[in-house]
Amino acid sequence: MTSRPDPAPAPDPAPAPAPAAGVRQAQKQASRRALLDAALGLLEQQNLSGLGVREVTRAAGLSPAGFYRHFADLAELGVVLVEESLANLHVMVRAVFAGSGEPELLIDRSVEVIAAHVAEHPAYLRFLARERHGGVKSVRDAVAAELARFAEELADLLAVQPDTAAWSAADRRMLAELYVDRMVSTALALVEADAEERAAIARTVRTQLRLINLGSRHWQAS
Amino acid sequence: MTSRPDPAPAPDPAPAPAPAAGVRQAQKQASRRALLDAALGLLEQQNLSGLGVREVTRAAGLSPAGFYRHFADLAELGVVLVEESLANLHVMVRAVFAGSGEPELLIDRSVEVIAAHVAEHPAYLRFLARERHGGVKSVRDAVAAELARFAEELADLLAVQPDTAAWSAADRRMLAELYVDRMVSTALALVEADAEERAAIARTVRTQLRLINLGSRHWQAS
DNA sequence: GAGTTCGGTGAACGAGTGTTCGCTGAATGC
DNA sequence: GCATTCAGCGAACACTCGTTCACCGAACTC
Repeated sequence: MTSRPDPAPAPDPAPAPAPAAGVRQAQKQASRRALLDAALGLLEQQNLSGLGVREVTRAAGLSPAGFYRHFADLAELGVVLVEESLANLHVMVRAVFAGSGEPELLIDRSVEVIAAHVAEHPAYLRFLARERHGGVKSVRDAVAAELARFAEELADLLAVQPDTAAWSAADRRMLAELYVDRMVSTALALVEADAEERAAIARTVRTQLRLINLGSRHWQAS
Repeated sequence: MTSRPDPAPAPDPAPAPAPAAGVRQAQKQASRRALLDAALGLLEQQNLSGLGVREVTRAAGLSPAGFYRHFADLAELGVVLVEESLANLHVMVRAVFAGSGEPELLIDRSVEVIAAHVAEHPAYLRFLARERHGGVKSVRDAVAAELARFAEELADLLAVQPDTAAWSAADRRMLAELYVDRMVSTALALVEADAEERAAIARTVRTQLRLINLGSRHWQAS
């Protein structure tokens, strides 16, 4: 309890989606959340493969044995964290594209949304950065799958965008992967930068995205 | 010894640079290499923060205490591995740009060189992927510093490239970072892909780099 | 109200850990 | 030849670790 710097401000405070009836269930969910939050906090300065069951239960205020009532593995817990980490991103990207279709505006808003997300959920993003190529295969695969879904979603959105509507599906997918990759890299760079570096990173990525957009406008003409 | 899948084909076989006179020195260097190679092998399936001193010395055929004759920390060993990992890349990028200046050709050759490098030194690249955002700060910083040097080098090369010679230094740096990031991501994707996926990844990245190049050709015109 | 379910506990298991210590013996400097 | 250096060793210290076990007691079912 003394080792946790952050009181784990339950990042998804909504108790609505699956409160499930029963005091029993609620208490179990609370313990589960405590484990997840404790792990997330510890993972800010550590790898998943360096994390220990005892360490997590200690931070969560459970006994070591209690862990196994919720997860078989730390890897299993890790996969859940991956899903939580990226769940919000999907609704965010849709929100960005919901407005106007001006590419320049889209770019600015995308960067703003990413910066805000990084500022709000740094722990989740740090975790993703660490485990995207980390030592636990199942977690790595979960991240890859989630990012692929993300690229797919963006490719679908590009299909209704004037500049890219006429492209082949493969080319749209290629462009979507380019954008996703740039944004992921940006998020990861932002998360371990201090305040002044962040402004520079945001400026750079805006320019880079504009350059990519410029390239895609001249694509078919080549 | 039984747990090492790879007999660690000393990636830098040159005994010339610093053989230093003396049997003593040579034996010490051999042990040091054994430690580095053993660690690199173990890190193919593990994080640096999950690695143990005893584990490394066991794989290297030393006693645990022997480790401390060479490194104070596993982190220190990790930093050395980072430097070795990226040392070759610098000479490679110069080799690519030494030839003709045709952008399309440069792109094709860059992708080829990366693919070849990944095929030849997968362990080093896997290690870089893991530790670029891993749990050990000193190693993370070493990777970041090395990649920054890399971007700087590329920016210098862009200064003598016809399309970008007239750009501002900041814009060239921006473009260099975009290229470096794309290539790093590609290398990391290649390293955990199987043979058929690799062809697809190479094709995609070629297209993406062409699109970026197209954008940079129209940049000043915007 | 009686009986069942089940999340959480504390103790215990064997195994593995980082690091330090004094020692050895071959390579060195003279 | 002799004294010195020092890479490597085995043993030991004092941990931490993952996982299992029987058990408790509050929440549930009926």
